[in-house]
Amino acid sequence: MRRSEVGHIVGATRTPRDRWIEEGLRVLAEGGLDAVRVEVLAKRLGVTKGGFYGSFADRDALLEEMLDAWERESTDEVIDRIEREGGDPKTKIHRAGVLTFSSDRLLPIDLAVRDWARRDEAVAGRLRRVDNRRMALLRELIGTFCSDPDEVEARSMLAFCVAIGEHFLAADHGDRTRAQVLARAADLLLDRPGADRAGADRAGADRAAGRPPEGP
Amino acid sequence: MRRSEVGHIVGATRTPRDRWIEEGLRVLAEGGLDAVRVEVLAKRLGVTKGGFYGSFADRDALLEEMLDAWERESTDEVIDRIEREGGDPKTKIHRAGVLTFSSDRLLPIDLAVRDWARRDEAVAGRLRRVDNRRMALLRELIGTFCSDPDEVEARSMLAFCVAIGEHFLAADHGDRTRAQVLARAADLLLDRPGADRAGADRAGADRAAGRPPEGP
DNA sequence: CTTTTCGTATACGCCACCGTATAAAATGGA
DNA sequence: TCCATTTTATACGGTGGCGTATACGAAAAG
Repeated sequence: MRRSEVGHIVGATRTPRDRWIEEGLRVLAEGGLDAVRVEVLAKRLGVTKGGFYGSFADRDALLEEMLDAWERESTDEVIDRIEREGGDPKTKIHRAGVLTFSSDRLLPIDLAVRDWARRDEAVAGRLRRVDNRRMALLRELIGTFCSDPDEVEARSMLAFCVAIGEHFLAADHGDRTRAQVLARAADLLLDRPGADRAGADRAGADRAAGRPPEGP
Repeated sequence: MRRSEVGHIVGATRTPRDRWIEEGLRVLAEGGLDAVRVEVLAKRLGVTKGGFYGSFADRDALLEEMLDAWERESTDEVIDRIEREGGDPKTKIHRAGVLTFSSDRLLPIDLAVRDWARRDEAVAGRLRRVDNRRMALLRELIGTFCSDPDEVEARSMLAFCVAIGEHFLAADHGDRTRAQVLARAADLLLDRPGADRAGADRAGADRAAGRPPEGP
């Protein structure tokens, strides 16, 4: 049974570690932690589990590496890219939001990890690292137009909670679409200069609300 | 192996349906959907699964009744009690929040159901009913001090998202405690008269600008 | 063209869980 | 007290998942 990669070296017939991890994250996103079964992944990759235990000690080892990959991908890679591409704080924060929460790939993984973290201390620790980096970014933007540090923290928390909570919330909004409500909420959080008021950048809120520009 | 209930009729030695449902919800709260196993519940109840299938057709029937119980308990019972005990809108909303989201019993069930709903349409439907009733309550309060309906909706959404999202968020807040940040966030959402802004109808502009329905 | 190496297929024992069948209590009533 | 109903314990077959052992086969090395 032959299989060949398209890129790179020709003869590679293996199923490298990365494939297992990648497929593991895909299944985690679709079905949650308990759906990640060695034999399920094997079937989806078109092989049997025979080779799995050559690359991983056991299922837990895979889960660990899945978390490594997720953590790297949702912090370092996002942040590196944001820093590299530059721009003003508002642009950066917007790009971070898009890269993380408008991604069909990262978003469902993120949500699954959050549920996982509620029952696993180690996962909770990783999530805390990731969330802290994201919160730092939010504080940075919001601090540019809001001077009270306590209010910056509160607004950052609200923004983060809505970015996540939105996907766990099932309510309707009458005539309005969810996107409209979110846009208005973003206005409240990001464009209202609190006490000192000012012209406010409206487009920024639109972006932060998660328009789908789907970057390069 | 004898066992007797304290309340009600004396001789009852059974393990009534309610016990299975109750224990099922407890396990759901602790370990998520996949932890709800018939034999696990039996062991926790100190019996074997023998009697289970006299009360329920199968595991799915139990899950269904667990959802019934949860739905009833987190809407009707909460709302009845709130209406019965009266008070001004702000008091009501606060009591609703406490009854639902500060309860060691209901909160973890709620979170587990939310994750469940992401993978089961029927559960998502139930959750929508529940969330819509809760949102209605939020609109009612916020509408008492905020006149712009779009802003009422946005604030309600923010309040709800933070009530849920808070429990999925792992970030720290420096010197501050989570409770302090939440209190400040509640101020922003619920205690700020939203000073009837000159800016007028923002959402109208959004709609005119042609926001895509079904947002990100 | 061998030989080594490595991923893989296959088969195995083990355990957890489902749902069924049946027999042994225990209860409530006659 | 004794019977009928209800509830439970126990045993069973089936499925799916884990991790191991072993043999096959294709690539890369000699």
